[in-house]
Amino acid sequence: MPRTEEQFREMREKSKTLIMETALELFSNQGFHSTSIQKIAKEAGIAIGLVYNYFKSKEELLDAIIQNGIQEFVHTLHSQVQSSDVLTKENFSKMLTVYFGMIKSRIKIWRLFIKIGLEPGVAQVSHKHIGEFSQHMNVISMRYFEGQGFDDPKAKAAVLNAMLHGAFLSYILHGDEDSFELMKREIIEKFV
Amino acid sequence: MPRTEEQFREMREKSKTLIMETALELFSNQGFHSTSIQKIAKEAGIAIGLVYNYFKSKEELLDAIIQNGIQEFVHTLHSQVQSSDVLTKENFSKMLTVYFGMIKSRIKIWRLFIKIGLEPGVAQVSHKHIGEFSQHMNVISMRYFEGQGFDDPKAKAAVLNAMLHGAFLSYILHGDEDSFELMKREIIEKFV
Amino acid sequence: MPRTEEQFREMREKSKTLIMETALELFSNQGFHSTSIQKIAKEAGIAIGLVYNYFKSKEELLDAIIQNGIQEFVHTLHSQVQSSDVLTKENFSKMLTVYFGMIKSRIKIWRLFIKIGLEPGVAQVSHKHIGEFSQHMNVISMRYFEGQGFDDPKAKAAVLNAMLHGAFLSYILHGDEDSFELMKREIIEKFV
Amino acid sequence: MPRTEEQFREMREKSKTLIMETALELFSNQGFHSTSIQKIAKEAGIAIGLVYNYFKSKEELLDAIIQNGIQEFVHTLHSQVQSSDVLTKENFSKMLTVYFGMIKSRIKIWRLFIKIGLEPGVAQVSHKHIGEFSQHMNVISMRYFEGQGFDDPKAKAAVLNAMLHGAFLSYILHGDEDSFELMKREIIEKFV
DNA sequence: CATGAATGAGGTTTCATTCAT
DNA sequence: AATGAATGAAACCTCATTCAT
Repeated sequence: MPRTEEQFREMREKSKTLIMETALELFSNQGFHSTSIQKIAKEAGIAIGLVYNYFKSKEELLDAIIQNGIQEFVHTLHSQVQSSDVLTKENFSKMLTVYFGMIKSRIKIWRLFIKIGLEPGVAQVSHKHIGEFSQHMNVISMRYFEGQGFDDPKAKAAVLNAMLHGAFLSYILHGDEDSFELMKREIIEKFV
Repeated sequence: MPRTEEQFREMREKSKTLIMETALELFSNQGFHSTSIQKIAKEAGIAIGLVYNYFKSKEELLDAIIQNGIQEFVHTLHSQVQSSDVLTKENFSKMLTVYFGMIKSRIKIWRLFIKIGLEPGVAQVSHKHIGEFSQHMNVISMRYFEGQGFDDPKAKAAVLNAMLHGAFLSYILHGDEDSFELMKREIIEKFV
Repeated sequence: MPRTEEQFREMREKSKTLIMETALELFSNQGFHSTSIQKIAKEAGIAIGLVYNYFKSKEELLDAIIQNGIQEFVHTLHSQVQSSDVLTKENFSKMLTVYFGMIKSRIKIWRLFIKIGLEPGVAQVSHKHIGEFSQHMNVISMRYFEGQGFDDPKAKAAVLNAMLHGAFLSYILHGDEDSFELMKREIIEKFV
Repeated sequence: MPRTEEQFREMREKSKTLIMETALELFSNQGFHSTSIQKIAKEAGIAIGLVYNYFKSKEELLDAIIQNGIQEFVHTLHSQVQSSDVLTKENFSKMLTVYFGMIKSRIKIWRLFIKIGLEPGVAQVSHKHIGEFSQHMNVISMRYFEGQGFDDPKAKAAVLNAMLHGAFLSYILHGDEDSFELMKREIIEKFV
């Protein structure tokens, strides 16, 4: 008797997740180009061919990981923050807190975001997704500053954006949690 | 009539510089792995072999570029700022201004710094140089904050570092000069 | 209530036929190497493993298709033409007509015959079958020419063979039914 | 001192020719798919990578071989036959003789023509070239039949085409030179 | 000093085949 | 009898590096 459809679905889900998690780990640490499919397969304890059962190419694997990361982030943000057209100070503060929390807890995917963001020629689909996502976050900030009556909301958003990038990049480069927390406080204090 | 030693030296210097500049351009735009020696040679209008006359390997070429960039930066800083054990406010302000100016005028090398900084496994020597340089800049800031009697100079230095990274990363990612200038003003105002 | 032996036999027959027909379609159109087992299974709407329940390997599947085609052809010829050691003019004419008719109605298997015939290194068993079959047809022609008192029957058989090949190949390459019919008339007129 | 441009040109020419000839030999005997680049390189006594110095892909190598074959054929035909808008009987007879001679002396490329002609999905560029060439030959025949006042020149051209294909295919499949010569005589007698 | 043809290890990808259910 | 996830050998292709001139 063959396995049931449900059993097959579970097997697929398990393998796909394993591949994506292993690949994220390696892409994030060693970079996309320095990570061979062979390395991924070995690390995951599977055969090379299995990767290609689930992803048409290495680039598509990367893209799936990036998309998944963005989706997870958006989902968490939505579930934690009361979404409204005009963000209140409390909501914005909450949002920034969640944002910092997500970076800390999912540092691997964020390091990957930055890496891909810096390499326009490679993985163009992923690159586009990250760009759109970054754009989206910027728009939210701007709307908040407008709603709160700040002067020159665009400039404020740009500065906020830069400070977030900075906090994040320092954290990634040096892994210094203290300065990360410092920046979080600085940012919330300054903009809320 | 054979060439003089001086003429040979000049030829060497010219070729070496041409290779390094072309490689920097390509490494910075397309990434280290996506840039083949063939591309560099073609772009520079020289033979592949010539690259190996001056650099033992692709990694060594990268390393030479990085070291050269750091040296140039240090040299400019030294020539523009009165070095002293206790930096004055004016000196520090000047230093930050020079720092921002150098990033803007030499964006390619800085993009490369960040890229390599994010990829610990690759180009280990370059990675080490960048780390040491970053460390060095941090020490200067800390000494300044100490000298000026700021409380918690280490934290201040961390925040400054993060803000510099942020200004810089935003500039690289979005090429937004306005927000770059904004951040410069923010930073100088805040720390001087 | 368990299935009867007869029911099982029918299921097997049905699956086997489905696989062979789907494979013939794809082998004939896209070539043996360009047709993967995955494609065949997908096209037939069955699981990959099922193919291997009936055929030990891809080559054996091809071989079964070829043998089946030859058998079908021989069987039709026998059932339509009065077999006798000395073929009459009428019988030979009938045979050629049937021959042309079979090519037209089963073009897929004939295209496959030609393709395999041209590739000695691959599918050696199939290749051998086709060779023997071709030989067999040649012997029949020769015997006919001998029986009819033609001079140099071997040469005549060779020319007939070439003309048949030509009519057939043109039909396959250009799908031109008109010239196919023309050649049929030419051949029958010339040799009967 | 580097080699002169002329020396380099010769080296390239030699290698390219060697690769194309070796590949033709193998493609023609074993088929395109059954011939790996590794086999070609080994047979030619060169490294795999060298093939890719001259041809972007395996398909492009095939295409170059096909185009080269067609060109050579057209060139020989032109150089041997007085070209004119209305072909005389003598010219046409000469053309057919040259045609048969070329097939015999360059059987490898012709076997390849037929193989590729039968496989529409693969090597589409080559396939197109062969189709156009075949078309071109057909047009020449038709014009001849028109010029000579034959009735139904299109049908005549189709039959001639089929007979040529047949002579050729038999020769390739069975290597029987005698029947090839027979067909040549038959065809010239019938159409001239 | 300078050239670029040649090398081959190592990467990505395909696909015939197996096997647990 | 039937399923399809998993395997891994072998294909195609890239590119850092060498070397004869």
